[in-house]
Amino acid sequence: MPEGHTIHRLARDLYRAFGRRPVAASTLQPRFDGGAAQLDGATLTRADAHGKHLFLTFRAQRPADRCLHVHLGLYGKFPIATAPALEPRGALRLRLENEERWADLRGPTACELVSPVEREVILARLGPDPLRSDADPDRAWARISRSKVAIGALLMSQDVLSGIGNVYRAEVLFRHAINPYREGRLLRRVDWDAIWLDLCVLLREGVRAGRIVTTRPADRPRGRARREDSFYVYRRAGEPCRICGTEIRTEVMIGRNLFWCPYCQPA
DNA sequence: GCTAAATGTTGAT
DNA sequence: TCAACCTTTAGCT
Repeated sequence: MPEGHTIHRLARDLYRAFGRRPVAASTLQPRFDGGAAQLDGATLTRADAHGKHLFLTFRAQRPADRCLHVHLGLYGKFPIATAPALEPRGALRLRLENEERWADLRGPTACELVSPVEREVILARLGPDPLRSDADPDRAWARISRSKVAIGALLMSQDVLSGIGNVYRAEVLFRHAINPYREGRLLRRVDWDAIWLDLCVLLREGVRAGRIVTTRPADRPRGRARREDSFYVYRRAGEPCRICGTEIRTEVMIGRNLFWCPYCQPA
């Protein structure tokens, strides 16, 4: 289940597994029959991620290059495995396969072939992505610094900045002692600069590790690393804050469960 | 075995 | 604000 780091890692891994040579494509879902047929036998020439959106560019024999747009949504998966492939089964949206590897896409919000123009329309909606070298954090600041919307909601808005989801939103606000309900326009520039820099570091570490870890080593219990020690506040409602011991609070903000420490992140 | 919730987005009300 | 999309898993019985 994906925030931006998952998609960037997926783009990298798909290109390593399938890039630069023909790939077999198939589906068990009639709605994607046409799409899979167009990709079958094509060569993957590019895989890139913008926020939570994945674009796979294929060079086909005819009539022109095809671009596959994938968004995993909340529970989409696209795991890559080593041959031999298992029998295709269930709600399989797309299988990519070559001699060595196979990957099954299941449960995505989006899986569609798009034209260059359609791709640009999608990209135009997205704010800067901390994982991209071409990202301009000033674009996000221009929106945030004028907004009466809570920073906890702004961080989740993919048109303000892209790639951040519910875990990174909660965790980065904790790391900077920012109350999630503070209006964007009341944020200080130095706070935004620090948040952006931190997101760049955290997301890059997420790509490397393949999972989200936001706690500093000194703030984790000693001993063997456990998944539940990876976060300061996410999904820790009612548990004691790792820094001050205050009970972590939770409330729904823009339809998602928000978590924060009322002492470390005062209003 | 069943239910609810989950790192997300869109479109209708 | 809510349902829908669609799959997996954690936490119950």
